Amino acid sequence: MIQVDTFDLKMLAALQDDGRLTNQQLADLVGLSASQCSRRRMRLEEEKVIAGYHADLAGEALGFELIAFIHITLATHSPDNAKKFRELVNRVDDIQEAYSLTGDADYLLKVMLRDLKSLSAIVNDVLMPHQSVAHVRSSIVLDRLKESMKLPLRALER
Amino acid sequence: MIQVDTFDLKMLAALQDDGRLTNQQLADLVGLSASQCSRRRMRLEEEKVIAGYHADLAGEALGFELIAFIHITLATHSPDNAKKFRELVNRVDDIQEAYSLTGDADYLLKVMLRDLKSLSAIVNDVLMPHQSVAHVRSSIVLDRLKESMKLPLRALER
DNA sequence: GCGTATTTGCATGCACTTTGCACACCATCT
DNA sequence: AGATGGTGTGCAAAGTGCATGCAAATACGC
Repeated sequence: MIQVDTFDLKMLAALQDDGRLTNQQLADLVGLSASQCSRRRMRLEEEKVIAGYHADLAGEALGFELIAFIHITLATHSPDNAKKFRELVNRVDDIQEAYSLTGDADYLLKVMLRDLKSLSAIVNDVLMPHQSVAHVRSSIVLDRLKESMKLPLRALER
Repeated sequence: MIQVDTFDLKMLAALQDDGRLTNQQLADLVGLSASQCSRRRMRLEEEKVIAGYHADLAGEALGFELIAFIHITLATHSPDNAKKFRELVNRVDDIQEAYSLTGDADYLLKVMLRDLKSLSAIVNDVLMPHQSVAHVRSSIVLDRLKESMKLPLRALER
């Protein structure tokens, strides 16, 4: 685990909020000079504490109005099935996130789609017929209470 | 839904990948001049197609090694309970994402934590005792197969 | 076709970034 | 104490990127 001091934490928190902050703005926020922020930011990028910067697009504005979570149970727990399923997940780019889980479902997928027809297509035409998949249960998101995309860095402060 | 042409889509895709691209880099990627990219980017920001830019922090590097999904069922479906639960979710900043869902669980939470003890604390000390909550089921993430954070913009082309 | 509106590239002044450099601070060893 | 090396800092200057005005080019309506 990498050495990160209070200045770094402040910078990380600020950049989590606004990934395009200039070094000068950062400097004003954390109380260092711009050059120092530049250097520290480079260090954090190089050490991969900052994995990258991404524009956050408004899905609704672009017509992606439907988010759904899909719980998947595999047919059998053979390595072969797991591998095939992984390939499926990576091939379908409507699948935004995929996790393997403890508990009664094997995998949890998050998909972002334009309409119910697309969800139906994914579930009935792509997932259900796939040989590795035994069981599919999908839930549609009714409301997004919270979607912070931010780590609770406050937990790291001392 | 907002008017977005091919240039915009290319820019959005590029900025999804790297939110700190300069206008000049953007220009080279999409085939416009830098000034034009600047103007278009400003437009996309103003029209909230670009909701923001965020640094993507490496959770593991900072000690957040545990991701879990928590399914919640509310005690009763009163508006009062829903409101109380919302407040709870917003207060606890270990809860990164929260959705209300169709299907057999009412809510799905995503938490990012430092260890199992923290998960236990959230589940047993915060969620379970809360008056609005009837049932809690948590699943730990074993593997992250995919975590793209990117919209499949290709669906919008042509 | 002709006029209007929009989009484009270029040029420019301004702001931001990055680098070298000198200095301050701290720990360690003699 | 004093010397030594490492790290972190601000400042200044040179390089780089950004935003805006402007004129040319393109698209659009009638």
